[in-house]
Amino acid sequence: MGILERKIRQKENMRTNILAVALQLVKEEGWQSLSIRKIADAIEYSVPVIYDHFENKEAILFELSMDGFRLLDRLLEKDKRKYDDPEERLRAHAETYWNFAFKNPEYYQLMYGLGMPCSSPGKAKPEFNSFREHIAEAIEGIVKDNKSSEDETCFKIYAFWSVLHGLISIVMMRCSDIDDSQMNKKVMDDSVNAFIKNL
Amino acid sequence: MGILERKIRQKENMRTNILAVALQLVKEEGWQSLSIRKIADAIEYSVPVIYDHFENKEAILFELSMDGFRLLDRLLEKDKRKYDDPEERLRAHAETYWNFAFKNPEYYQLMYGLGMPCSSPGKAKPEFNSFREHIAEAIEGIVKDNKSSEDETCFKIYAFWSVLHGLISIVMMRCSDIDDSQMNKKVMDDSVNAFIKNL
DNA sequence: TTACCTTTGCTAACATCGTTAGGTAAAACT
DNA sequence: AGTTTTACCTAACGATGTTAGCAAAGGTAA
Repeated sequence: MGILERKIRQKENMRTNILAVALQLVKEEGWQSLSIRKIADAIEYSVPVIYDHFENKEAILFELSMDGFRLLDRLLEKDKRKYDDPEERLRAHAETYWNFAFKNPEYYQLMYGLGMPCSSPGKAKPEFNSFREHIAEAIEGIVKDNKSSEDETCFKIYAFWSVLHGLISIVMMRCSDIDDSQMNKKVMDDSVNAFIKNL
Repeated sequence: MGILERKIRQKENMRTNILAVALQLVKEEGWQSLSIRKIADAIEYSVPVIYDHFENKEAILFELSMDGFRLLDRLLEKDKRKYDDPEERLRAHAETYWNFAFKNPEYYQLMYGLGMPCSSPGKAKPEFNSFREHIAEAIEGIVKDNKSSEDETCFKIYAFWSVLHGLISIVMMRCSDIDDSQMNKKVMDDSVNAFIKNL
């Protein structure tokens, strides 16, 4: 229906349009039911034009996940500018990560492969470790007075990330029987507190 | 008399055969490439007979995940019989959970939805919370002398589970840059130690 | 103008998927 | 015997990701 009308409304960057539409569809119906044909329908072009801009469906998901990493990274950078004290900054990072996950569950699931195509096990994502690097900086700042070995510090970084990611996963997949999101956040806060106290 | 029983047995055999073959295929080629037709091929029957035993593909995956939960549960029960001291038992549970995940990654991924079809988001699986209940028992045993509130205890249970699940996820998805599985396990041990010390 | 060539977008197909309708022939029952 | 029930199959439907091949449009050069 839209093919003729479309020619009047001009194109503008088709690539970003495809991504925007794909994200929209994912938000509406979940990434599981995202299909090339639906995207084509939504941008009012035929199917093959999508393959002029993306190698395949996985490339679209990949690009979307990169957008997610970039968005998260921007938020973490803001924390960094706001807080000088490493402990405060670490707390802020945790909060930011948590909020990001629940305000953008589609992104989070795509980024960390929580219930989707096996697109995520991507080694070639540099942004992948952005969060780890941010908390690493903060943790090293807290810990630098102690005489922690390099390994110990590295371990702590993963441990911290794990608590957050694990809790988010469990809550997101409704494994938790705690319905109250306030409560869930409190579990997170408690864990962060215990972690910091133990540094 | 025996005829009817034989028929039931045969039907049961077919069902378990389908599940066994499905699991085998999953181990060989991963979740993403499991298909009804491949299963039919492997059991040397035509496609529709599978639908005589399972409502749909998701039901097969669901049943497989239940097998996973049952297997894990058996291992945790063994821990329970072996260790009376709640702290020792909690450590054993953590080790068991960790080993289960890496010895049966297909099961773990299916059970906790780590990179697959969105089949997992808990559909009234009673076995789903088996692990939580086991560690709950141990943690309550450790904590019962303290004057911890019920909420606090509940939080700690989720926190403990989160560390484990989060770390397993991160390692399984290769987000971690630690290659050495010994090292990864040490992160887990450290986290468990820190957690128990803080109880 | 005419002849070419590149771009742009389409239709139509291929192979695979989950799923189901409908048929056949043997087995079981009466 | 005749009737029903079981066991199983072929063939299809609709949806998927992906690609081959064509047609028109626009620019360039003679």
